[in-house]
Amino acid sequence: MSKASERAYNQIRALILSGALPAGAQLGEEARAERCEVSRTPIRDALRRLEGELLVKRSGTQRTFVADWSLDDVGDAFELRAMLEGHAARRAAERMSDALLVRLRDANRALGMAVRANPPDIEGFLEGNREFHAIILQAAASPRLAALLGTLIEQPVIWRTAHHYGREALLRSFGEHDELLAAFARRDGPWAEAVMAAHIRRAYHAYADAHTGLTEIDRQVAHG
Amino acid sequence: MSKASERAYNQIRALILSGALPAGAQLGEEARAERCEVSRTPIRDALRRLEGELLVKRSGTQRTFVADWSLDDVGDAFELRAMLEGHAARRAAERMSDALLVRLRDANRALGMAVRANPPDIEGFLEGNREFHAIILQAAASPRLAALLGTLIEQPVIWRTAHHYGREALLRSFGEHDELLAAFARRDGPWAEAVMAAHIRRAYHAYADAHTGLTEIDRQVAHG
DNA sequence: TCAAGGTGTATTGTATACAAAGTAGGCGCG
DNA sequence: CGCGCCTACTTTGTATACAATACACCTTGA
Repeated sequence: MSKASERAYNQIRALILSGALPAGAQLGEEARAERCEVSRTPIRDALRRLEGELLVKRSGTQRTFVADWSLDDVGDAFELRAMLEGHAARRAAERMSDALLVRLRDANRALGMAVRANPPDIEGFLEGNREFHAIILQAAASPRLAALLGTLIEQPVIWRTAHHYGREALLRSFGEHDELLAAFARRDGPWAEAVMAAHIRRAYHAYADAHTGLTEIDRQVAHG
Repeated sequence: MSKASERAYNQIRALILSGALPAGAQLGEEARAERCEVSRTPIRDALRRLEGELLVKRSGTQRTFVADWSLDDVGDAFELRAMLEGHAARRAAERMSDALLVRLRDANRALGMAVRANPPDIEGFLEGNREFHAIILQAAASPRLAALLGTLIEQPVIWRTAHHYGREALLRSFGEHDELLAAFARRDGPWAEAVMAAHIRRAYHAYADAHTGLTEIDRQVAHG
């Protein structure tokens, strides 16, 4: 997507994910346009995209608001992700090329280094993680699956969670990736699927543990 | 979505699904706008929506084309549908209310009448089928799952396939719905999931049998 | 003849003006 | 005092003009 649209999208998205725009807040096109210093046209594009990702919702009369993600919603998203990424892992294992396997190893090596840094390099971890999952999706060779997961992987509050991870949680993620690599090396689809599903579900519970009962506080903090 | 956008969306969509716009054809915004008698703005909205459904694809430079669905692509879509609708059926069974169960029964009764009409009422069958699956999706109570399936259920060539069904194939679909109803009545999630997955997979093979080796001819026919 | 570069045309991106629809607040009537 | 309607204002939808970009074709030089 081109410059203005992309910028508007990224900006609004960041505002939502960071909590600067609280759940339920109305997103007036005009107001956003002024803030972004672009016209309403690219803003509208951006809002449509965000609507597709369920980061914003529309009222019956087409007014747009920041969507609120209850713990249930997040659970739903993780459940779907576990299923779809598990499926992706199985397909990937069945189709894995040596070249992609090498790239996966490299990505996880980088991730491992980020985790072992002192203090742990969270951004490096996230980047390595993103890369790792992206390569798997590529190996799965299903554009449609990629499209579906695209609306799920970049979830709202999720990525922020990693910042609360301790080193041991990061190491566990790293270790699970290693097990995935083993499954891929053997081209064992069911193994890969099971490990991936477990990987995602563990991440969910880490999230849930950190947030249960805290969503209200989170929201208040977001309000500033 | 409002009038002009909606009209543009439906029109372009119909042209693609009917084959009037052949796979690979470029969709110039200007040209479409003239044909639809609206401006480019609603056309752009419509194209974005269709892009989300993978009915159109964009070149690296943002030009839009009618996507071509290979048999593999269709297989992919069915595979994902089987997984996601199976999941939906399980959730639905676990959450089924008596009221929705009644509506499901009614929908399937209507479907059954359409099938037994002479000649079979295909449009009635499709409408009943749509209604049936929609109610299940509603009972599953996962907006995100609904959003994902929304991009899968209204597939290109699929619905046309039903027109080639014989009465016995239609009756089999009807019977599978009945078995789903039994699973829902017992609130047996795994049963519902298994039946639904089988239901979708059978539909896929009916499609594949009808189209294997015929895609090229199909395309030529579409070209007129 | 082929390659590289440039120019004209086609297509998409963005801005802006205006139209339509919706929302809220006040006013009058019962 | 409450209900409903009507008006003023807000917000989104659509059209259109203009800018930026991409593509195809053609020229030119080796």
